[in-house]
Amino acid sequence: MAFDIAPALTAPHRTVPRCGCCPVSSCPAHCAQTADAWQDLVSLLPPLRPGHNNTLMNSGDALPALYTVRAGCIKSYTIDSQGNEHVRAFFFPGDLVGLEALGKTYAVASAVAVTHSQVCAVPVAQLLHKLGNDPKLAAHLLHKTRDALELALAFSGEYSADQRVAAFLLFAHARIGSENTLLLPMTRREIGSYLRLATETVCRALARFEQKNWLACADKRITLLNIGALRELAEPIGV
Amino acid sequence: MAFDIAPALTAPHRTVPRCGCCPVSSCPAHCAQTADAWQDLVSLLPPLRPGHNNTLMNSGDALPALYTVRAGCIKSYTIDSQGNEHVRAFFFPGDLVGLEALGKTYAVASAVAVTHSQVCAVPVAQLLHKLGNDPKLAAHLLHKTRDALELALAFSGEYSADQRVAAFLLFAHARIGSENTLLLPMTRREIGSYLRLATETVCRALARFEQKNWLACADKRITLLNIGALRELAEPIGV
DNA sequence: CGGTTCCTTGAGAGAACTCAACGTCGGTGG
DNA sequence: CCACCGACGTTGAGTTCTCTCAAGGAACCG
Repeated sequence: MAFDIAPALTAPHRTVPRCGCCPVSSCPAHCAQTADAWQDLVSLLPPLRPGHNNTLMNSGDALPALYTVRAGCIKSYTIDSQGNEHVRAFFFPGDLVGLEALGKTYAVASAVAVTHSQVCAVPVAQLLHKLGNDPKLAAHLLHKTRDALELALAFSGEYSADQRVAAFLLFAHARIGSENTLLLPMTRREIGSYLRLATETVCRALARFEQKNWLACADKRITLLNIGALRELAEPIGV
Repeated sequence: MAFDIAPALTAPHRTVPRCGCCPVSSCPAHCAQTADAWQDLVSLLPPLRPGHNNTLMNSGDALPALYTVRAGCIKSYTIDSQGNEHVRAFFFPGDLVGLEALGKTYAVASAVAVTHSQVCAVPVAQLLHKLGNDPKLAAHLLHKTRDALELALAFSGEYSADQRVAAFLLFAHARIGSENTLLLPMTRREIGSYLRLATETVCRALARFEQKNWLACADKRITLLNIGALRELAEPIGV
């Protein structure tokens, strides 16, 4: 990701600029085919700080807008009756947050920033209205939803802890990694929740990989040393 | 499901009739809003027999058509490198098979009938083309995909075997059950594969429910005796 | 600095898995 | 008609993988 969020975070945000020339190449607003449609809909929000004080959407609330991620990382999650958080998805630049609730009355999950993030809001009512006139926009949304479905299905399989963690690393590397390093924005607990593993199990999987010299692990900075081995292990998941 | 598949199965199928008045209420062809669009696209296929000789789609192959289920039950699955089948989804009347590959070059999963089934084919190329002119069709497809995504996310959570099985029973009951009985079309092994549980674990969960008098289990015919208790157990999954 | 959260490692517990055996059912063919 | 076969369902016994509980160190922040 060549885009640097730092200037956006430090700059004052008195006005909310239009988001018509998004620097993130995978962002819909950047796409030549859909840029026109999005330009009228999308508005950049002030930088989003991590933590649950600043939720992007709330399970059960009405969902007035979808959100496109320009920079950073967003997670969506549900809270069960015992108060435990279940991470449902991570969203990286170019992803759309809230698709699983599009067209529903209420959001089915909550969402917050994992790290300092920058998102654009897309009003749902206007989006749904525009859908009718803009075939390319409809196709784009359909593809985004389909991709999310495919990812959810891939990770929902029956795999070992090591396979899950390997697949997650490869997935994150493909989205936000460079060459052979990967700076994980989320905590081990959040990874575990997403992969349905205890925090300690994630740690131990990483420790095993490190012992095999498949990677070097310095807190959240992961250096991938043997991507082939990880890929072979994670092959059944195929992310 | 009031629709009876028997006549369709026994009737000769020399011609491939149009599917303009689908008896399945959740089928787009049945829906007044989208019926016109579907009528031109959809064609009824000959009855589908269970078993892997008669696959509806094949992982890696081109996917020329989507399929709407009129009657019966379809499963989609992947085969890992060790030859193990992983069931990804069950499709009941009204469901669309192949959505997770729509717009992709190749199918990412295979699909076969679980029981004798009746499906309609929807040519992908024509569907995608028509999408541009028909906002309601686009919205309909988007909703179907969104529903599939929501279901996948719900079942992908971190839950106990009993919770999974309870949620699955309620899910199946909502789709193909009557009053308080449920005739499961699939085997315990297929349920286990879908829920990421061993066959024996599914059996034991059912045995535990039976012991608590929550249900009576006669092979594939399940009589639900305490839906409230099952629902309370499965609540976190919320299907 | 204290306090908090996160990461890591060890030890024990428990849930689900594997392996095995057996009964049932439906299809097939002698 | 019945013996045989394979697939399915069920139950028991032992194993294993992951979780829970616990503790200590590191990083971060007010």
